[in-house]
Amino acid sequence: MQSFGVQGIFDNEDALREDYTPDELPEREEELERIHNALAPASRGSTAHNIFLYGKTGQGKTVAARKKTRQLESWSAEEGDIDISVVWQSCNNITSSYALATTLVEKLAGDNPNGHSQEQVFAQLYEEVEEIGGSVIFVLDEIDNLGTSDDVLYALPRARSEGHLRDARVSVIGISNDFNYVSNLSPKVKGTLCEKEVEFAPYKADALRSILQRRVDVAFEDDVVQGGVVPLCAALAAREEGSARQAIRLLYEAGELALTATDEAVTEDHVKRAHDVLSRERVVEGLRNVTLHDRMAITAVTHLECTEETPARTKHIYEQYRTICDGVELDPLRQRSLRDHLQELAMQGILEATHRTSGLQGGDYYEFELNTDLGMTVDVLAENARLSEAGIADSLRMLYESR
DNA sequence: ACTCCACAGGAATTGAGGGGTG
DNA sequence: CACCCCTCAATTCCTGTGGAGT
Repeated sequence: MQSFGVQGIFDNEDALREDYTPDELPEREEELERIHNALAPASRGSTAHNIFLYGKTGQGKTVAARKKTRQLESWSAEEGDIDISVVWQSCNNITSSYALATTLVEKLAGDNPNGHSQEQVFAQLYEEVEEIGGSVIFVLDEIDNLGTSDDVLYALPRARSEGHLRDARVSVIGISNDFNYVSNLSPKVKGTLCEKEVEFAPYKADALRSILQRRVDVAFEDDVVQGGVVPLCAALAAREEGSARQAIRLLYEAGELALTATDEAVTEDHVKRAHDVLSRERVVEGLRNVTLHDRMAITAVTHLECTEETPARTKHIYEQYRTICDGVELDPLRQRSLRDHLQELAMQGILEATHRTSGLQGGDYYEFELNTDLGMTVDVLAENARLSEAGIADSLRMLYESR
């Protein structure tokens, strides 16, 4: 019988959770200072510079921005003379300027003006900003979700100079995971938003080690984490994305494995197993969060993979996709659309696309193959009711086993 | 040298679906 | 109710590419 409340590994595991904000960020001193300097004008009663923060996930961008804006806000609250407010908005699930504007209005005013023209929504946004007064700093996290719809990024920083605001001063901190995001912006937006840019380069293994070590000190009981664990977590994470988030998740998972096994220490072996668990989870998540047609496309590629016909050209995959759609009585998409889906899946890392030129027919073309573990993929696809009812899941498994 | 193939990917259009107004 | 604003996926149509076959 398992019981709750067993201890022995963790002291304070909150320090390993996603929402934990560390007090110190010594690996990002330089970046923090640049953010500090860019925000400084606000503390002198002027307008803070717009800042653009970019770098891959888990590089401390959000933490750095949060730390600096909080510091500024509390300074302003103590000082009393200078009025500074920070509006924090994650752009997760917000894919257009219009949607961002309505969300911001909803946040500030309480009701969502969706359905009104963009002009009216912007006007209402200006009103709300004027209402707050002083320096208003918008922090837009995951700003790359907006794509090329960047009207609001143009309008917001200019609101004052265009005469929409009298007293309030607006600045924008944009945070992006995507290096290429800026290059797709219109030049006028680029100029304003990227007044100051701060790049967060991927952490190196030694930086990850010291980050992890600090978490270990807080999160785990003394001496339960064996010597090789932190370096291994750091090395594994550095080899992939250099993401601190990933490294910490790895450490956490290793700790939980040790705990459930009622082992007394966290070992390198736990880390290796944690790594397997997490990469499996990534596949499962990746496959779950796709549309029906995406799943059929993946099924088609998986089928070809089982019969060792990959990497396969678009046409080949399309034929397979159509027979699968027939099997589950689903109207297949046109080839043009499926192509976009395949590209999208490759972007997500589920498929691997290879661009080639000069094939049998000349011109350029892509070849696709599965980028995930085949057996794992067959398993996850089999969970799909539609595919298993049509018997496709079974035949896939048979193909896989008889390779 | 020229056309052709089979693909990539851009542009415009459509239609469904989210919401609104007077 | 008719009509408007905005978004998104899918489709249709189109142009570009570059070796193979003639």
